[in-house]
Amino acid sequence: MTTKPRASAQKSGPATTRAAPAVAIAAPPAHTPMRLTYLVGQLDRIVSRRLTEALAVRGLTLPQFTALSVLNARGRSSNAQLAERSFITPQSANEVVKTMESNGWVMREPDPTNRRIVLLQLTPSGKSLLKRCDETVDRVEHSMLENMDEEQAQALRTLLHGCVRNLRAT
Amino acid sequence: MTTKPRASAQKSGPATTRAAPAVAIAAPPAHTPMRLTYLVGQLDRIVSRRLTEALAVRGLTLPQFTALSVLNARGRSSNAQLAERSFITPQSANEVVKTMESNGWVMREPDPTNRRIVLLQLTPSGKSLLKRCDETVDRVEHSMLENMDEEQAQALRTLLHGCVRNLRAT
DNA sequence: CTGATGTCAGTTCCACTGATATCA
DNA sequence: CTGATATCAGTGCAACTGACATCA
Repeated sequence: MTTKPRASAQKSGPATTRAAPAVAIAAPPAHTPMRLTYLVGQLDRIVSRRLTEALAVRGLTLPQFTALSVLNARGRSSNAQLAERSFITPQSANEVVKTMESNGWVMREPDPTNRRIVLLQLTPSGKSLLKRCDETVDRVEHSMLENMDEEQAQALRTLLHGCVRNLRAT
Repeated sequence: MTTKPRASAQKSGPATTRAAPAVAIAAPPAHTPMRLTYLVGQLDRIVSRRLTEALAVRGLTLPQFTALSVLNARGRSSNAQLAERSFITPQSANEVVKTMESNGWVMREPDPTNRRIVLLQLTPSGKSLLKRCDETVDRVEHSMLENMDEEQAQALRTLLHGCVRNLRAT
């Protein structure tokens, strides 16, 4: 179940096998420039599929990997903080954390200053898992940036970050 | 139902209301540069939410809008083509098309050269709906590009397109 | 027969909303 | 009391896989 057929025929070869358009009718040159929102959506769809496949080999889901990354980058966090930083509801975050805890990847410990808050942090096991996954994800990211230089990658990072900030604010 | 609370408290104010970290503990400066794949995912999450909200007012879903856009840009297409261009399975595409047809937004007509193929195209009603939605989506896209010039927007478009091509090929 | 297409059916995943209890 | 937090519970949507019939 590591490889998913996706888009197009089930038992047939890869989607791109479609040699000819089958119907070579009046297809507008499609010079519509393509919306940015459309491109973002398409890219995310492909990236998500790739990451999901790659991470499945390591035994975790994409949301779990995201949570691990956030916890590693931001250090001990409450569930509410994790949720906010992952752009999901606290309920969804909690759901993800539950299974990660039972897998021994994260620890919960009560906040010393506020008994209502439970702080989450990676276990050594979680950290080493994340390390291995990072390498896997690096490969996907690297193939995404094929034939782009570091400057372009940085520009893309900056632009995306700018878009996120604009929409968060509004 | 036009505005969704999302991330953080349910009955409380906006998420950003969190004045202080509540727990001002050792939070690493988070100088981890942020993965591009992470940024893509986050941006898509926000964009999707915005578009879903905006389109709901017009009575359609984001997948439906995507299908309308693709059909408009590429002209008459088979369901298989629509699926491939939307990066979803033919089954998923068909599901979307079904409701769009019953709403009178798209027409099905048999391919004259191949009885097995059903060509899809927008109805006048579908076209005018798309037109109205495009304006709505333009506003979201515009706010996303706040304080970016046309050159930057074009650069982003090019970079995203490059990423998609790299991942499609691989 | 093979391969592509359309479509009915069931399933799964992931995020959502609702509601409740605890604590500062 | 208000507001933030955690978490149990149920819901919904949009993707998926499986299966099958039709046609070039």
